[in-house]
Amino acid sequence: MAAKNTLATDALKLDNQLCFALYAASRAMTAAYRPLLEALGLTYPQYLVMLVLWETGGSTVKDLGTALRLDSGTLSPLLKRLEAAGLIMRRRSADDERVVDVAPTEAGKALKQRALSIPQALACRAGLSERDIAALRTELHRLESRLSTADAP
Amino acid sequence: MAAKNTLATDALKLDNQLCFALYAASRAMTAAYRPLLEALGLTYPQYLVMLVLWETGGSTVKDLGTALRLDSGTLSPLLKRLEAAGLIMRRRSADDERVVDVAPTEAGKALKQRALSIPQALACRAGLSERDIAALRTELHRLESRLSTADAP
DNA sequence: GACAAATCAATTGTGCACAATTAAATAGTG
DNA sequence: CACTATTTAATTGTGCACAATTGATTTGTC
Repeated sequence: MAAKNTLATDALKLDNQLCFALYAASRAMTAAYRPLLEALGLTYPQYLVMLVLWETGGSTVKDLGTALRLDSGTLSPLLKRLEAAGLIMRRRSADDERVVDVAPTEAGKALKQRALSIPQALACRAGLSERDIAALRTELHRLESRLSTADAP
Repeated sequence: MAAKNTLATDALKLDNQLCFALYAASRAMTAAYRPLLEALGLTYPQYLVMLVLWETGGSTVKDLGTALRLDSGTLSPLLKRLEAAGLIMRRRSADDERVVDVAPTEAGKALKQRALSIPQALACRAGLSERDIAALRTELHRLESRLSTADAP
């Protein structure tokens, strides 16, 4: 019984927690991006939005939310700031007035050229090979997927 | 040249980014904890603070910040909320008036018993063995460590 | 065509993160 | 001792995250 309590207590130690390793690594990653993105005038979540828009050429608030796992409560003010910065345009869809289309402006598209070198710079900083990165990325995607599956209530 | 541009463009795709996998997995983890912690009246960062206090029996704002990689700008209001909830006590150290000591109250200590089952519940939800968890945790600690090393300016 | 249900974005409110500044206390140095 | 530099928390301000609500539009069903 004493042994069992010890085991359970060990499981509560901060450095034994996967959740904290994930939380700390994620914040360290964002912090590593910060100086590079600051040069582009972007925050990290804004950068993620621009990644989607560079890839798709244009999207909607809903589809951005699906891609980034963010809701309109987060995206609406963020997109307003990107619009104010002249990087994107927003307007209600003609087809369906509920939908808001989001597209990069010319300035927004042009910014992609200045972002091209960032992934390599970060990979270098992380000290990981292309192979290591791919492996870790796959494992994290699997973990996220498992954690996100809604349990039957 | 076209090939090189394509490679660089591929590196900017959202789902090829380690940073996004990390960001999404971390938020999914926090979301998975939320209903369990809500039952204890804690947010996720508050839970992390309590983990440290359960482990150490008491700490300081500075040492909490070191352990959790958070500064006083984040910790001060968070600790005020934990104090208001009756889970911790804060007071200036007698030895050094700059330092604020933080210790769990009896209610705060008692809460540990209700938290003991959480790590196992999450491990199950993540669908990972003890072994897998330890491996991923180690890799994330290494990644965080590499990302956090300040470059010579 | 009427109307109930569903979809989508925006808003409101709370709680982190983090930069920058402030203020108090201590440590270090001549 | 005087005086500067450092250490420590707290405060202020910005920008996410996310729950809950609101309001407009569309879809589905009769």
